[in-house]
Amino acid sequence: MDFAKCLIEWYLSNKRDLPWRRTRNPYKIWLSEIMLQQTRVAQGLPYYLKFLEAFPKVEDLANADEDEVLKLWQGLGYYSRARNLHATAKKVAFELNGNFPDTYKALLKLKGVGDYTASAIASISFGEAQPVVDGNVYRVLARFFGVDTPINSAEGVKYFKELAHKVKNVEQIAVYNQAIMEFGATQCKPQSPDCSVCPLQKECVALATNKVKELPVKLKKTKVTKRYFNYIVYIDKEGKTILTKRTAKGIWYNLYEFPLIETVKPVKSKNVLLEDEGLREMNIERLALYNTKEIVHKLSHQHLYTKFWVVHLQDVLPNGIPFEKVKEFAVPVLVANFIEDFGF
DNA sequence: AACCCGGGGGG
DNA sequence: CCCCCAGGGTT
Repeated sequence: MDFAKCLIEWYLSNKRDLPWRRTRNPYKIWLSEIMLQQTRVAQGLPYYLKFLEAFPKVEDLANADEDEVLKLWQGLGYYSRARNLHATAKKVAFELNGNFPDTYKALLKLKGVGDYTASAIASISFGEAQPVVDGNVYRVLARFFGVDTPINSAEGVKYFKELAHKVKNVEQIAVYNQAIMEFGATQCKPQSPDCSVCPLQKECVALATNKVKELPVKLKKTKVTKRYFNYIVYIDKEGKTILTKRTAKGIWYNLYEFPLIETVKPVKSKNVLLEDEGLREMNIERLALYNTKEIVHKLSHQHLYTKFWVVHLQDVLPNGIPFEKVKEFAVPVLVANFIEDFGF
């Protein structure tokens, strides 16, 4: 049996029952594909269900405020996905009469839709013969065919896409695409796959040459930079606080947070903070460090050493936010954890 | 081509 | 501590 048919057969008896596998609706397929970018099924699944409940149709998503979309996305990370999701929903709903583009080429033009996602939607929803190439596919192809070209080099991207085209099953493209990804996720896993029960073991080059652990090959590692965050948690006479929207390029764009003072080195004394413009104008009753141990929030390429400073004010903030409203804002997990712990 | 963009889970 | 995850966008 050939590669593709073997995967399809394996899939039909080993697949997980996931909600987006019970539909071909392009809105639902699109939503699931965006959410699962660089995200495990277990993490994305509850968000998928939440979004479909809040926004059953693309028009519902299009008519929401971006703040609402980001709030629902809170905790899933890579927030540009949520912003692009909303922008694309508006395009589909208001410019395309609620109809998703139905070809790979047209899907590619949508914000947040790249080669993988366009292939997934085109094949699953519309039956177009486009093979998906995601992290799972790179691994399965690299191992089975013994390819050591780095998957994240320009050459590797091109080579694996062409290889994917050669080995795909055109007649059952939707099932085949999900089969190879599922196979990579649960059988041909990154670490310690059980090759003794693999249906492809007899023809797998990596297994025959003892290179399962070495493949796929991936270049470089991102270096981590350290940043020092000081969040100022104001509390005024009416028990109100301040949240600000992040408007600079970089992490957490368009999410909310407490007023932030970022420093090059850790702040040792509150005197440093008192020199800050924002604080100097305030009528401070007392200022205290909330977390005695620095909180280290780790992103893939940044470590954020964070201190929360609680500042009680003697007067009333002009645009203060009542405590009970704080939880309505989309905030990074780092800030959400504080809000939960502090007990707003 | 290199870098940026989150958060969580597993070894 | 490392790596990876149904990747895409920007420079």
